Formats: sequence, structure tokens, C-alpha cells
Amino acid sequence: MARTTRARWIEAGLEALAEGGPDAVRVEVLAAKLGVTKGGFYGYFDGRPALLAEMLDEWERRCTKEIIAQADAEGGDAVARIRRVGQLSFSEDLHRIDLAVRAWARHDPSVAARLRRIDNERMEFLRRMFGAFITDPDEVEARSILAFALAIGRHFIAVDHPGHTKREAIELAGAHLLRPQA
Amino acid sequence: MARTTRARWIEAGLEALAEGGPDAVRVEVLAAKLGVTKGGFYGYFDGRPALLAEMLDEWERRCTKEIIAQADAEGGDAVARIRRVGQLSFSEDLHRIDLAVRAWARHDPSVAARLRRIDNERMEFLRRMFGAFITDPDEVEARSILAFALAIGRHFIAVDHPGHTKREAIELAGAHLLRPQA
DNA sequence: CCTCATCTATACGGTGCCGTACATTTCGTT
DNA sequence: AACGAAATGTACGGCACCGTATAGATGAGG
Repeated sequence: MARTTRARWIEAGLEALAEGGPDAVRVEVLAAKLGVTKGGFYGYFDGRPALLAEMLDEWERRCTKEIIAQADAEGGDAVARIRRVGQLSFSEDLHRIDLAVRAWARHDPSVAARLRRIDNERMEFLRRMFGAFITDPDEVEARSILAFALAIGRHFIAVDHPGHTKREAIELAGAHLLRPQA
Repeated sequence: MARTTRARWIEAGLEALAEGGPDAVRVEVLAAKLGVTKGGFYGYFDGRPALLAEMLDEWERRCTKEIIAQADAEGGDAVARIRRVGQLSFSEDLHRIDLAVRAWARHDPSVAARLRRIDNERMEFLRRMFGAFITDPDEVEARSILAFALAIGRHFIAVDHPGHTKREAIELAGAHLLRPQA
């Protein structure tokens, strides 16, 4: 049994969310993508809103559990850990969903509330890391925000960097933030 | 005549876009909001896609013409001008549309192309301004990106700042970027 | 092999929206 | 005041999707 499991619906939902935002998460469209009809869907979920809620649960789970734990566990100095978070927590695969959730949160308070929990955890992590080599708390806060804003903002900004690849340009900004305190 | 002008449809469209994204721009909904039926709409526009295109035209016009010109015109030193751009170009009213366009651009290449034009202009402005008191071009690029990312990213991040208001925290980050070169 | 629970396909009515066709109102012009 | 163009209202067919009902397929356990 469980030929089209609950998890597969959620996965397909997250994929659609990443691709086209919450409005692209349509039951019949997901069914088609899964190669079935929507017949079974309503056995698993109490309608479309229920699916959206469970998608958010799943997203939240992935963010909290897997990411920061992993980054913390592997050790290394503060700079190395920030770098790793910049590549894990903000890794491509998860990021597509993440960015879609952020856009979604801008006009849905309940999503915004969930995002706030996640973001506060990430921000706390950044503060700890910057705090490891910077003493001035205002400076820690400033760099933490800038690092966060860079990680998110870069995906919403469409600029060319004459003389650099986009990646190099972002690296430049990252290096600026990781510099020892003046 | 022109009781419900072309401009009113576009304005309502931009408002809906800011509020709920491109999927919220529905002809019949806008009509209701304008207190008319959709009867007249198709006299002005060649369907919904045409309205979306013209909305983008209007947004683009507002960004380019009015903003940077105004910021440049008023003069002042580089720091003052960056600050002004941080409050004009990134002013609340325009920003709501701006952010919606950014989210939109992530899954619509034609929108992304328009955004790229706009963002390159803004980035050029930032480079000029930072270039006025920083010599190292890599440093200029780094700070420009960070400033841009902060201006955009802060609206997609939902963090609390213990001991600060959000505004104060952003100010901290801004001050960090505007500091004279080490 | 048969049976029952589980999952799926099909069919249906309802809703919100698109775009068109045409009738109707409104207002400047004569 | 009457005309005609511009703007609007009304009505229609179509589409995509939701959620429900029900019948059929499928696979585990006897």
C-alpha cells in the first residue's frame, strides 16, 4: 500500500511552491505531476490548506533539525562555521523553498510567524559565531544582520558585476564581513 | 469621459500586486475594487497580460526617472546621498511594489530582465557613492552589494533584535557600511 | 484463491475567473 | 435638446480548479 504516500504529496507540493509560489500548489496539478488523479489526495489531507500547513511543517523540520545541528556538530572555528552555514542552511536545494516561503510570508501572517521562529534561530547562530571573534555587541549585531541580508537578498537582486562573476562578488562581500575587528 | 482611466486600472493593479503578488491581479477583482465591472477594461487593455506588462512599465518608470534623479539632484556628500537613496529608492510606498516584483522575477524571466535593468542602475549609483570615499574597488563592490542586500533583504527576514528595535538594528548595519575605510 | 482494507479513477456540481458580444448609460459637442 | 462616441453594465461560454461521491483496482493476510 501507500503507492503515493503522504510524503510524496508534500514533496511535490514543496517543489511546486519553490517553482511558482503558494498559488502554484494546486491539488490537480500535483496529482498530474505524480502521475495519479486527485482521488487519493483527500484521503491523506483535509483539503488544500491542510497540505500547505503540512508543507510548512516539513520545511520547518528540515530547517531547524538538520541544518544548524549539523553545522554546529562539525566544529571548526567561528569563521569556518559561518561559511558552512552560508553553504548549508543557505544551500541551493533548501533555499528555493526558503525563498518562496519568505515571499509567501509577506502576505500571510501565519506563515510569517513560522518564519520568525526559524529566522530567530538562524540569527542567534550568526550572533554566536560573530561573537566568537568580535567583542563589540553592536558590531556583532551589524555583521549578523548584514550576513543574513546578504544570504537572502542576493537571490532577490539581479545585478551584473563587471569584472567579477556574481559568485566572486558575493565572496567579496562575505570577506568584508568576516574581517577581524578594526 | 474617462471615468475609470487607464491609469486607475494600472494603479489598482500595482496595489493588488503589492498586496498579493501577480496572482492577485485579477481583472474582475480590480473592477470590483474600482467600483465598476470589467466591461470597460478590455477597451483599455488587450487582456490581463497586457495590464501586467503596463504595470511593469509604470513601475520601471517610477524607479528610474523619479528616484535616482531626485537623489542626485539634491546634492550633499556621498554618505548623505546613500542615506537618501536608502530612504527614497527604498521608500515604503515604492518598496511594496518593488518587493513583489522581485518575488515575481524569480519565476518569470521577462520580469527578471526588467528587474536587471533597474538593479544595475541602482547598483551603479551605489558604486559611485561608495567610490567617493573608498578607494579600493573590491571594497566598493563589497559595500555596494551589502548595502543593496540590506535594503532588500531586511523585508524578507523576520528576526527580533533583543535590546533594539528593528529600525535601530538596521541603522547599526548601515553605520557599519558607511564607516570610513580602515 | 478469496477477502477486506486501502488506494485510485471517474464523474459530478460548484466557484471564480477570463474574454467576447451586445445593450445601455453618460457626457461633450453641435 | 439631440447626436454620437466613450465608458459601463449585463449576459454568455469556456476553463481550471476545488471538494465529494462512488465504483473499481490492488495487494496483504487468511
